[in-house]
Amino acid sequence: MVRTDRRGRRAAVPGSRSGQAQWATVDALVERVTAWFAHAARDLPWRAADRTPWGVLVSEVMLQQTPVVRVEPVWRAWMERWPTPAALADAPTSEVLRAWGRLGYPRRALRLADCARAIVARHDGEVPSGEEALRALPGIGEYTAGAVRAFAFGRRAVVVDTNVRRVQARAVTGVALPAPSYTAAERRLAVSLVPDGDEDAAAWAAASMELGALVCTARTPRCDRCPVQDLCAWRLTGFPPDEHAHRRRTQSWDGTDRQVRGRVMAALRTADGPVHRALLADAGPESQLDRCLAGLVEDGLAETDEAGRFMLPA
DNA sequence: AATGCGGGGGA
DNA sequence: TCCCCAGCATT
Repeated sequence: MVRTDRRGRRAAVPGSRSGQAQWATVDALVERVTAWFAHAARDLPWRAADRTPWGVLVSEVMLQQTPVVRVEPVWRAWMERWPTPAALADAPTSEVLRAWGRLGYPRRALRLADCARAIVARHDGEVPSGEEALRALPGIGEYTAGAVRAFAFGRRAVVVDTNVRRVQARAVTGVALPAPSYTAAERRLAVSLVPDGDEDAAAWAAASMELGALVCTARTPRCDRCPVQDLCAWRLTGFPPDEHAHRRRTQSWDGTDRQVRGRVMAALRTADGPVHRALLADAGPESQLDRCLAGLVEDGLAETDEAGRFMLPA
């Protein structure tokens, strides 16, 4: 397996005592995790042999900050209803938001519909495979573009999600958890770990994510079942504790705008028609409710009729 | 670099 | 209860 950085030189791998790259170790890491994936991979519908690039893209957007178990049933229903970008492009926003259900962050659903329309308009209804074309689509950032390239097209891509960040933080850097926010150093390390060929790179992307999801988990890692336990820098140094534990602040939930917005959206999703503001009073205090309603309208998640009632956009 | 943005299930 | 989950867009 060959691996070079952009300048054709060996890139330094943090965590190695000498500061020099330890390519034998990196190659073993990549090869073993990839081999492990071959038998340990979950049987997920968007990985099926008959998968489509559109199905992969839809799954990736749904999986942005939402666990697999909650996405799976919604994805199945969604793909049955809107099997192509063209189908979703024609769907009413209200139906899109209802189908999205309680996955959370409903703005993702709006962007996914916008994405479908952009694919129809710019790419003749076919999901593009190019990095730049993918990144230009609504709701598609660096991670999702790479994931679609790797998983839908089998192309080389740097795919760094929360799982990959944690796996490389432990196995290579030797720390309990990555920093709260994604750093340039992490990205450089991730780039240096990606094998050169399309097939190897795509396999590494899937395998490293899966290892983080099933074995190298945030809460209770199952090191006894880890294929790289003997070369894990975190384990070899005695499992040092999380350095920035003190900075991880549990984001409050009770009483937040997010909670109120969520309640309003839940009410609008289940309502048959326009809803009077008075019927939304349960969602939160008056001034907060007004602010949230205005925000939802601003975001395109809600509309008002001539009587000032609220509803999902047509 | 920091924020805002949902919701739920397991530890 | 707390914590985390296949992030993105905006500032």
